[in-house]
Amino acid sequence: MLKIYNTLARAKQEFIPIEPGKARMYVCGMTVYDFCHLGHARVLVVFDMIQRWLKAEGLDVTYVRNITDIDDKIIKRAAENHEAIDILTGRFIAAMDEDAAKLGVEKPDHEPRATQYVPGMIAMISKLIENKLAYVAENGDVCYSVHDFPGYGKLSGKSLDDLRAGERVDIATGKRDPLDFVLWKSAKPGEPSWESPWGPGRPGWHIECSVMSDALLGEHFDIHGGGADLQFPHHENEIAQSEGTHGHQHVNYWIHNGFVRIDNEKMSKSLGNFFTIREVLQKYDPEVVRFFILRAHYRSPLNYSDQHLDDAKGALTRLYTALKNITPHAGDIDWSDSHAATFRQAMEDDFNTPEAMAALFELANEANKNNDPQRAGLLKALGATLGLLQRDPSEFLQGGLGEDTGSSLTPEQIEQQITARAEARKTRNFAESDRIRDDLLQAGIVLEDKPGGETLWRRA
RNA sequence: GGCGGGGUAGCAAAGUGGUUAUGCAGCGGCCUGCAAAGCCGUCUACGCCGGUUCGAUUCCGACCCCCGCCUCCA
Repeated sequence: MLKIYNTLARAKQEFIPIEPGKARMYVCGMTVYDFCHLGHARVLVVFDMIQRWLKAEGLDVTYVRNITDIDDKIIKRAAENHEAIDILTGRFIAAMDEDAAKLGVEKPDHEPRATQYVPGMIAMISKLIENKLAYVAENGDVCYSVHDFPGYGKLSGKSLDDLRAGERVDIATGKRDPLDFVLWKSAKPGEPSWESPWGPGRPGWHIECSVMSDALLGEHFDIHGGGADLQFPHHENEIAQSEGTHGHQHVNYWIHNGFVRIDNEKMSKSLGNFFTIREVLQKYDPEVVRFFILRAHYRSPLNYSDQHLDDAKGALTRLYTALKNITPHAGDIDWSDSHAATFRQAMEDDFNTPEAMAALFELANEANKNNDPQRAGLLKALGATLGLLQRDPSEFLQGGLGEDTGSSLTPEQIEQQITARAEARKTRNFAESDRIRDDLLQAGIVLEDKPGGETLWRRA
């Protein structure tokens, strides 16, 4: 039985699909005006893991991850760069795709872009006005009237009174209530705009998700995900829009992942304390980064540092070493195996990847102990459900430096040294053979002599 | 201020009302020419103070500290 922590209920709940055997999931993706950072990497990897596990549970999954390709920051950045908006967004969408692919993230079934759904947004806003939940403000913006939607605050656990108490300085914009949010923003001269019943303008941020999820998953679907910072106001507003339009439940399960932190602080654009995915991939193998993310529970904070990445690398090396030493037997997962059962139980308990991984290490231990290809095969097959351990072990072990391998020895040079060392060992010239081994170690190469006389190597 | 999450061994990270989490690091041993890898064994825990209980890191209460949301943010 799969249980999911539902933000809406503030509790773990059994997952019961709306349509038996199917799962429809929508995740808030990126606003594409810059490279993705590690926080984005976490969203990409976590929901990829969830999507994979839903499939492993036998569900027919439809996964939608949107792209926000119009908003204030994009307009600003394009102006700074003196480039067209679609050129800018096209560039960063391509970069995101590249980063995601390296992290082993499967393509979602749909990646809708906000600009492709403007007519639908206009239709929904019209409906909200008709339903007396939205109004045209004096400045021409269309705003959502928050206090007219009875359930406002149910996702984030906030009441309108609480929100008012903590209200920031009101920048008068013609809103009837400072808490009201913009559905349609009237265009200033020179800004990109679409024609609408309220004059030229562009959509507010929240409306796109209501409209695109409607179009691709229907008015009522199973799972909606995103970073914890989207809980309020973005997801709260999305509920107000969708339920205000349709008059019934929008989403059954809301899933929010925790933040990536640096020095115990949230990694974010505004704090400027972020690392882009590509920066990190200069130093670390992408699978190490994926492993690092999945090593913590998706709702826990995840502290980033080189030391933690080194640690993750060491752990992943252990698993790959087992797969290198014992050729894994290929086959389907035998869920009756005790380790597989433990793994599954962990995954079914709100996607508890750290506990599931513990089962992987126990499996590696037993495979090593008994030289057991069956166990090694199970290890690899379970790894696949997390998007891990599918490479040739030697490729991982010998390439584990990330992309920045410019200054290190080539495999040919290493093999040459190994041959020279083998000669020395043949004549029992251990001083010379140890010198070669020490030199290689200095260069970050670890040697491993096998019983038959063969010598293997890996990068430290 | 309002609401929410958390404090677990050297580091990271799960979990549990009583029995080894797990990984890295350390220590002892086996193996090895010596190493490496692997295997076996082993040391460092549950923020503080009370309460409930035969027994609490785990439940309850107070306290201290950290983090997040309340504004764009994954």
